[in-house]
Amino acid sequence: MNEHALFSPARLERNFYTRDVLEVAPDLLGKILVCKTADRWLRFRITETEAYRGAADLACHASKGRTQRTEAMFLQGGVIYMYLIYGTYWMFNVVTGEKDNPQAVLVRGLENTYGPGRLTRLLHMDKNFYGEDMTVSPRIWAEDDGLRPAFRSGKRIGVDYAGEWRDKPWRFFVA
DNA sequence: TGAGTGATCGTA
DNA sequence: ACGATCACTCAC
Repeated sequence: MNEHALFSPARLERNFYTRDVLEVAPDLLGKILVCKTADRWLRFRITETEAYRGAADLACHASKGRTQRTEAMFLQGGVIYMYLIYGTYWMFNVVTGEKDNPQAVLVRGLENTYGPGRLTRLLHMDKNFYGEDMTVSPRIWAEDDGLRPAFRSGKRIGVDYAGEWRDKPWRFFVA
């Protein structure tokens, strides 16, 4: 058994994720998220993302320091950072950049499901996926089939508290 | 437009 | 121990 028998040849590899979050977030648009749930495999195109960029970005959880919750953000690109918000909704983030440079992409929308809390419910994703590495995981990864959708950008949602970082156009969505 | 929800983290 | 906070969603 060789490596290619285990992994899809189209799976995005490490060098896709270790770039700056402002490159990775728009590049994830149109990629196919493949996820195994209890009873079946799901495949959905990513249609909306948001970039959270390092300790300086006051909207980024890492700006409050390195804690147990944010630890995954400090790992190398490709790892999953999950967190619970409002006691109800799990947020799915893909870590980007090099180790110890805390950045992540919040996946906000899929082709058939809009909303970061709704899509994790659809995919049955919760803390169970915290720290999972999308470059090697047997149950979740992203694929590139060559599609490069046109997209637009705008302000991030729900970060009005973030001072000068509030208005950064770091939300990306398929036109 | 506002209530619900509970893990997390700073303060004590 | 306690209270404030929160990258949201749904019902009203």
